Amino acid sequence: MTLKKKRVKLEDIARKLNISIATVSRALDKNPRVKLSTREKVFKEAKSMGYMPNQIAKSLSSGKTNIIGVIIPRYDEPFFIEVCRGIDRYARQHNYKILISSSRNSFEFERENLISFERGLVDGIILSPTHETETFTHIKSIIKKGIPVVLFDNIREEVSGADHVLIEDDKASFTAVEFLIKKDKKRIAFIGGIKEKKVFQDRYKGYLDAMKKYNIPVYDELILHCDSLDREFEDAEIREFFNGISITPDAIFTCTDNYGLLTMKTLLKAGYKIPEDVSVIGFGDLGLGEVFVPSMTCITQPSFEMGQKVAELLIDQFNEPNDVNHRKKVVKLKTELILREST
Amino acid sequence: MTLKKKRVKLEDIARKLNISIATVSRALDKNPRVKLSTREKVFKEAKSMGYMPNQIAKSLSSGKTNIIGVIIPRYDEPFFIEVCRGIDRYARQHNYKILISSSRNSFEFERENLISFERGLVDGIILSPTHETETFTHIKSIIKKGIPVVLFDNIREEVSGADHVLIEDDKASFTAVEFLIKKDKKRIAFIGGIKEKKVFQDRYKGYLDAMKKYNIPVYDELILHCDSLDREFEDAEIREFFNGISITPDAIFTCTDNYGLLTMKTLLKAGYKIPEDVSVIGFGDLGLGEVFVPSMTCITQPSFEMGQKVAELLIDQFNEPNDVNHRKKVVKLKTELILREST
DNA sequence: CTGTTAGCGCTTTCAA
DNA sequence: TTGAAAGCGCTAACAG
Repeated sequence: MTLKKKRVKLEDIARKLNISIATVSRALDKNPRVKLSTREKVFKEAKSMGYMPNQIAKSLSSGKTNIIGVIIPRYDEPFFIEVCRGIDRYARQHNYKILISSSRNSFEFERENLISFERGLVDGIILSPTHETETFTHIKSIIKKGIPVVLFDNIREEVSGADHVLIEDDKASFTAVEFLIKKDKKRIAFIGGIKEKKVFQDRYKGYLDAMKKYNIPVYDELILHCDSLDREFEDAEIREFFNGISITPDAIFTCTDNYGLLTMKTLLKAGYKIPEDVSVIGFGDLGLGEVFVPSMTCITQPSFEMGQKVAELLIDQFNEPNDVNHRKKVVKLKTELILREST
Repeated sequence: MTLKKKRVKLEDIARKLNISIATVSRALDKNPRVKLSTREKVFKEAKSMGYMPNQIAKSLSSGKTNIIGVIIPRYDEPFFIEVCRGIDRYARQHNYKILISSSRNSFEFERENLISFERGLVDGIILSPTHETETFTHIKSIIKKGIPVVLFDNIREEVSGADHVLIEDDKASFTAVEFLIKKDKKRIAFIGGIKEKKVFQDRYKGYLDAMKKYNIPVYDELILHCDSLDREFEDAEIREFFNGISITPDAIFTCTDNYGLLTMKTLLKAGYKIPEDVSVIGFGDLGLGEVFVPSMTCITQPSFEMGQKVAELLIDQFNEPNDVNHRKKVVKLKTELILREST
């Protein structure tokens, strides 16, 4: 029968070795002020007793948890997962763990998550605002308390005191649309996401800019801003869109991979040939576009790198003098247009 | 200029109100032993001073962190993300947070992660073993220390003291293959994953069982166990497989969605018609199969529910008397065959 | 080089 | 109904 044994703690080692707790602590820290022979004794004993430091006690007394809180709008979006992977990779290399929360596309949840992180569990926070997030007082209040914050992706407003990482959304879509125009496309449709999101606004802007620059007529009918926040409704929304238009586009620029794929699916089922009848471009390049037949031309987004960059900025803040108020770095990452079969 | 103000703590409230820390603590806990008027005073003051409880201090003194550690083999696998979503959902409803680590398909990382969780940061652990995991002493040792553990998905061996959640892998693939057989398919290929993984062994078994039951010849040539642990190599592996076979299959059962999609892609590019020339079935049903043209027939796996179940079992353990040794629940979740265009 | 001691912020007996 | 005080396990300043 196994009794749930009490955990071994510093005190146990100290008593066993007839030395003080402080010495044990220092020895395990490899503090040079401890005699080597003592250190060795301590390590040996610690090992043989199965000592495991108590992270919580450490955190309480040191004031550091070595945990980074991450708040993303949703889990089931490969982009966010990739960013989290990047964060995690960089964080681990610097001895941090990450605690991920989803705000489920809701401003209220975002606030709640932030508040729960304010309870001292994390050393700093990485956040990607939801489309609902219009005010930033919740974030500013966190910053004012001296908790480092880095924002990424969907940034509507500069938040003084927080670093930002984003991609060049407008330029990326400009490039994509310009490419279509140079392929002599004349009726270029645009399928974007929910209007409230800054990233989608920027991608729309890039589209309009390109159309304007080359004097291509923009047909309102060929513009769709999807409202769906849930994958399962996107399909229907896109199908309806194509049902409702009277002009047949010869190219379609879409603002996510999923929109692009659903567009291709709808068109293929309707009997169109891609790219012969119509070209399609997606945005994100998170795996699926390459598998689809035909494979999809895409804007690539350096998602993993974005995560790494975000983590780097945060960890830098940890080590900075706390000039809490005037710090503010904005990093814009480059994108690329990957040509595949759909154009 | 904003000085990084010190956090408000119980003591501050107590002093302000001229009462003891204990009373403040109890009041905030809504302990009925505190006079209502006192409680109200305390709440009011706490709010006005912007008090936030310190989670770390709470944890140290209560011995509970309300954090669940989750270890998965990889992040970039929709199945695991779905499970994590399920865990997260259930956990949050019960006031737990989750801390996710990836073992990156490595036994060593799995062990390291486990050890780091042993440092008191989490109240319990949920783990899905890697394909490399052959011995379970690292897990058993955790259990022996009294830390609740629940395993899911890829379980090779019953670990005494840990609950298990899995799906009926063999039955699922049996059903799928049987379905193909009843559609009069004679040359049914099998594309599985890395042989070391129990789930793939079971899916292979289901295939063999069905073939045997109906006396369908099994051609070794039509069997592939993919080795790739990384998405980017799977494509090449599957293409090579089809290049190398001399018998043309009339149906293909694959053990993941991705294998299924890559198979369809390869076949379509080679000029085959699906399902006229050949049927394809995938496994997992995590979104993409529905978008592909033709849409893919799949085994559905209740991933989200699996996560919820796993979390439920763990949280149940928290509340159980600690008969550490003899607990062991095994839950097997049902699957379903979803018919789509590829068969 | 080592020990003593005072916290870290909160919970929880025990006493009043 | 409230308070005093011990303690959760560890760190770090100070003393020796």
